[in-house]
Amino acid sequence: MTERQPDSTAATGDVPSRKRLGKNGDGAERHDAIYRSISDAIIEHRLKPGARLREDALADVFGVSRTGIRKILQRLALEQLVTLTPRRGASVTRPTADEAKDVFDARQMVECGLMPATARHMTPDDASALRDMARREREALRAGEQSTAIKLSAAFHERLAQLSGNATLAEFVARLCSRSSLILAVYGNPGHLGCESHDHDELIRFLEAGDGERAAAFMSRHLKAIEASLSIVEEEEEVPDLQRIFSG
Amino acid sequence: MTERQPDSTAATGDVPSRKRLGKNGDGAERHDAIYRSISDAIIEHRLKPGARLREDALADVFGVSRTGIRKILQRLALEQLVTLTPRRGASVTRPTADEAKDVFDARQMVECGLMPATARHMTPDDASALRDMARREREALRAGEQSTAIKLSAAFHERLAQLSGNATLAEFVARLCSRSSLILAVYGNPGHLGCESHDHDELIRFLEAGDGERAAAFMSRHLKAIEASLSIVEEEEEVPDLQRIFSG
DNA sequence: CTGTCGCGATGCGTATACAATAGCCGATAT
DNA sequence: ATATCGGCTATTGTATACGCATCGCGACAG
Repeated sequence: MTERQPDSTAATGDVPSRKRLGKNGDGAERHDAIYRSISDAIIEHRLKPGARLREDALADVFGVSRTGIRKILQRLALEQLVTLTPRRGASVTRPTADEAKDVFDARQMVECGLMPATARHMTPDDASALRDMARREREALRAGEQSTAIKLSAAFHERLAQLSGNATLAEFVARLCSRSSLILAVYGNPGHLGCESHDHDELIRFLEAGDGERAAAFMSRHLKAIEASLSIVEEEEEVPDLQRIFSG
Repeated sequence: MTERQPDSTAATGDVPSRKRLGKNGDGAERHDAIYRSISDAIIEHRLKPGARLREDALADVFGVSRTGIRKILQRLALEQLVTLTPRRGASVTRPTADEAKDVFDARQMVECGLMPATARHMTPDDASALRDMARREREALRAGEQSTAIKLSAAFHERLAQLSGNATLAEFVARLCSRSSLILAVYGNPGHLGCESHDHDELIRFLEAGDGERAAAFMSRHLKAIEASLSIVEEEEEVPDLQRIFSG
């Protein structure tokens, strides 16, 4: 690992050139960039649930040592995007049906509860920025770029929570959105993306009008619709219970 | 670091003797125990906000290398119990007034919102266990053991959230309770502990009766009372704005 | 006497090396 | 032919070593 990879376009494309990364300089920023690369890859379903993430491979790809990778992997594990099994390494988390229910219940409570505050704090600039995001999401969806659409949809919900002014809850919502993306990857029907095309625009309209109550009600329906579109079948993960299966 | 500290009573008192920690054995459990030791020390105000946590010192005290300590410190940082500044090391987080408001607003939303589900799921056993916790908390408070009382109070709220059945939200509440403990350490008035003596018993009564609505209302008042008991004065942390002060 | 520069020490950030474990494949015995 | 046992390899977990930044103190110049 003493030689540098001359091409830094290996992984996700946004590795910061090779700005004299001799020893330090942008160490922290670099790690953050790697974190975001992996996180994005998971959220965009470029890394599918169950995919193994070997430390050596990641260290090699990003040109840092395993130490840094481990740190990032642990952070991802704490956010429940990856699962760390004691001697088996890291893999992209495969949410269970129970977790999926918990996550969507939590989103119901928090995102809806945040709507009034968001409606209060929203400025015309915020509204137009949100509209732009919704538009880009629609375009991505139309162009068949699922990855982009998924990320934009999550970003939209995150932004909404940020506008409420409560940083703690906004961060929590961000976490829930990431996990929702994972849930969609496992239980979602292909082709039937989570958020309906014009739901987000409708939501913006309520918020713009300062009607937090109606926005909350709409958000509730919106989330229920997403959850209802999932096909949660539980996959029969555990021991197949041969007794029961072959009892005939 | 090759010799063992013969006295293991140095730090928090529950370092697990020196059970032949030759190389591995209970590595993961050990780290978890260390994590809990530090976490508890912070929550119980044995480590006060602003206290510096040097890696070498912790590594020495617990008899592991800095590597393990770093991992634990990062986990604590992600939970916002300690603050990691790039080259200055770790210190116990000192919450700002804004953060305090966010945390209590979040608790209002989530803890109150969880009450109906908790009321639905509560069994007589749960109720008696909760009563026991409340009793022990009262006793600790009466005996002047602030540390114990603080921890028990946080544990009570955490347990309530767990009973709701939503693991995701329960974990979030646990995090919020930890941070609340930190907030009490900074902004709380000495002697006037957060939770009033009999509030928790009252809450149990509502929940036992299955009256989630009333429990939520009571929880709301309860949290408001705690927040109101704080003296948030903002401490003038940032640059003291010498211009303004000496403008006369 | 004061302000600035330089030196030394402390402590974090990163990489590398070593050790242990779990899964896998092949060999052998029944 | 198959099942079981043993060794091997691959991969993680932990510790240690090294480099660099920052902070505090002292000396020297003005």
